[in-house]
Amino acid sequence: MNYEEQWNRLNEYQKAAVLDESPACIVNANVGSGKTTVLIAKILYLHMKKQVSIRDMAVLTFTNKAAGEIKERLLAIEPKLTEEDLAGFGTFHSVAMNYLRTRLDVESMGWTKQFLIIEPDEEAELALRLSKEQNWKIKYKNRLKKRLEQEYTAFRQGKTKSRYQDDMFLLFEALQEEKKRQNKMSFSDLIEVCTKLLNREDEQKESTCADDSLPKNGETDYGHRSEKPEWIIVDEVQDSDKQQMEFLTALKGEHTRLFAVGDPNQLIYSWRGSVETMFYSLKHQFDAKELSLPVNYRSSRTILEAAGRFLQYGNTVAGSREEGMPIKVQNHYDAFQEAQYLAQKIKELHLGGMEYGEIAIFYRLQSQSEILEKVFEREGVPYTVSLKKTLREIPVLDWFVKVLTFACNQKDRYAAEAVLSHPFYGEGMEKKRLKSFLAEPKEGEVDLYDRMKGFQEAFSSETGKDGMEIYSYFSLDASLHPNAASYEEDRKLVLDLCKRLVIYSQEDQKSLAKGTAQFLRSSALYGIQILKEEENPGKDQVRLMSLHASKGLEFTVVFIIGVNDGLIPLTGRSFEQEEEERRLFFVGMTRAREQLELSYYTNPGQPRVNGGPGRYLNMLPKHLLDWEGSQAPEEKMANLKQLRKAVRREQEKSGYAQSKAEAATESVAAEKIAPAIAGEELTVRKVRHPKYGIGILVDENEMTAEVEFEGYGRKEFLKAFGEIEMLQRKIREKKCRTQIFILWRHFFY
DNA sequence: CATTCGCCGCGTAAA
DNA sequence: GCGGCGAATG
Repeated sequence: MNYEEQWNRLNEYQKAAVLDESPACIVNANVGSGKTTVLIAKILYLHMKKQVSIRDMAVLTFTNKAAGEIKERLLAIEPKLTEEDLAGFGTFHSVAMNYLRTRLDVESMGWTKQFLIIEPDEEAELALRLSKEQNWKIKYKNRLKKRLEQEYTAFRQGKTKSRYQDDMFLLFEALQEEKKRQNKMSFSDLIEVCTKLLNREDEQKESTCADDSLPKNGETDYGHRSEKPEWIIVDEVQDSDKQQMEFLTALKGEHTRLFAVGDPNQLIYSWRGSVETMFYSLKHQFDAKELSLPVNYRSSRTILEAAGRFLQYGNTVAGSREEGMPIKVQNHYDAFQEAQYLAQKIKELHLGGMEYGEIAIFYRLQSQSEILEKVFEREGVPYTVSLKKTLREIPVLDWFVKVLTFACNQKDRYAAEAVLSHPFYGEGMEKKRLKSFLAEPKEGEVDLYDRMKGFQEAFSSETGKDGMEIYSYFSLDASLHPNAASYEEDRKLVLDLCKRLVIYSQEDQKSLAKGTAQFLRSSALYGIQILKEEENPGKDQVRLMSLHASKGLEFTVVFIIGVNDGLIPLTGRSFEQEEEERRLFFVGMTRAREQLELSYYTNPGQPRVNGGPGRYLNMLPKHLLDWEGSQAPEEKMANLKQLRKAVRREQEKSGYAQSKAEAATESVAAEKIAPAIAGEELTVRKVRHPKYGIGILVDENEMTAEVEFEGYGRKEFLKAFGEIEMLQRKIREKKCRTQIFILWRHFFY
């Protein structure tokens, strides 16, 4: 498709965004409104119609996948573009890296242009080593990686003490020095150093201009000089954190135009640092013009209307499609029963002509995928799980790497201890015996220990075949427990790593002993991406993923499983977290084009998860749902209780004529269902909502209020939102008569 | 060195 | 609402 064709397909909002040339512009892009299309059209427009060089653009994304997509679509139209032309296109990190490697004075900060990247696992390991060398007190070493990430921001901002009262901040300084010595930069170093150097350049330029009164475009050579881009274009801006925001500010020159696209309703990563108010602070900092892309092209009107219940109050998404099918709400006894149901249902869909790749299942926790995987495997439903694990996170490999570490470096007693004392893969020795053994290791006592000691010698000349020889050398079957459930998978993982060792050694023409030692020292170890299942994007497979991972994707049929309180939403500790859960559910629902099915368990079988339909299901408009029995039994009970109260009161006070039969049935029901309410005083609280009008408060707790509105049914609100106004006046019996009839009608409808 | 008490966080994940 | 870690006790 050429540029003109693409242009003609845009709607008026999209065209406005493409044409906008304000100094700063922020586009509020609704879900499914063609955000990426606009971004690409904008780049093409600037390039082809405005003669802006591709090299003068910085196009920033959060993931490599998004960056790749943009580059790919650009190359399809402009195949002549080289990698150098596209140096400004990429993730924040890769663009910062390119600036550091080509245009900035990194030497002044202690690195050289050939710096390498240090990955979080390797950095944590390095930190651990340093803290041992210096005898520093570091708490919670088992979550050191997380601590490094979390507390690094505080360190950069000049804080000097950790909240855990240990030597973390001494360690940070030593770590920075050590990274410079090794000429390595961490992910956050890339952005931090780049930001600092860009800012420093601006200062130098200013002072030079002032001293020599140079004309604005005076050509002066500072040795290192980076021209600011003409345009900065940012994707998914709602996900930026403070550091990325500072980078943006530093990268933006006086005449740089900024174009940022994002959706505040899809903010689901505030827990990893993105600033919740980013969208708005950006608008104010750069005095940005605000545009919007309101029209959703993806989902059916039913899906859109239901999902709309989870938008921040006041936001709306305009649909462009037909009504579509109702949203199915399905109850299952537990996750196992559900997995079997899904396997069956998906097979039926496939028989009906649906590709497996058009179907996705979303869940809140990674652990929920396991049961689906097992059942789908058995039932022959092809699937992929989108889950990348690092080596460290796979227990057997973490343990095996320690085996190799000690095998290559016998001074590392820490590694030997970890290997032998591992609760599952270790030797199962008593603590005392292990200690005395490690103090004076004797040959012939612990076989694995002897094997590790002999590794270097045994493989000093061998180049290796397929990795099996390493596996048998260590007699790993003894450690991996062939009868254990994890055995098959563990064995496969270990053999795979052994094979990589062989390949690595062969490539470097080294013996296995030397190759392994070098492999452990190199960052190759951390570079390995271990996929739980081989990802075959081309293959026709059902996609299983977390709600988070679903962002940015779309499918014809979507199942969101486990809409139970405590799972969706996950019980958070704050209102902000609850809001984020709502947005997460919104993101998940809006991935579906045609069909959406939501499920809940009667018996979730997990602590802190309630059985029965979650409150998010009750927030959905009933007329959009295909819910067996239309209401959950619990809800019927609650309704009935309220009704009993109201009706009884009415009858007593006003002498409302009622048939004896009716009265009899009702009193029986009342005795059975809610004997305690008989003598209760009736008070009805009214509530006002800007959209639904006046309603009756049905139920409330500290956080939420449930309200019944005529014509809309029941809605649940977070009190913290302030969307609903509690009318203080308590209404006595006579006045509430109308409302009682409304309640009555709704219940029997 | 063994026990006990109190605190932290659990889960989601990109570079 | 529990499990793991670390500091404090004898």
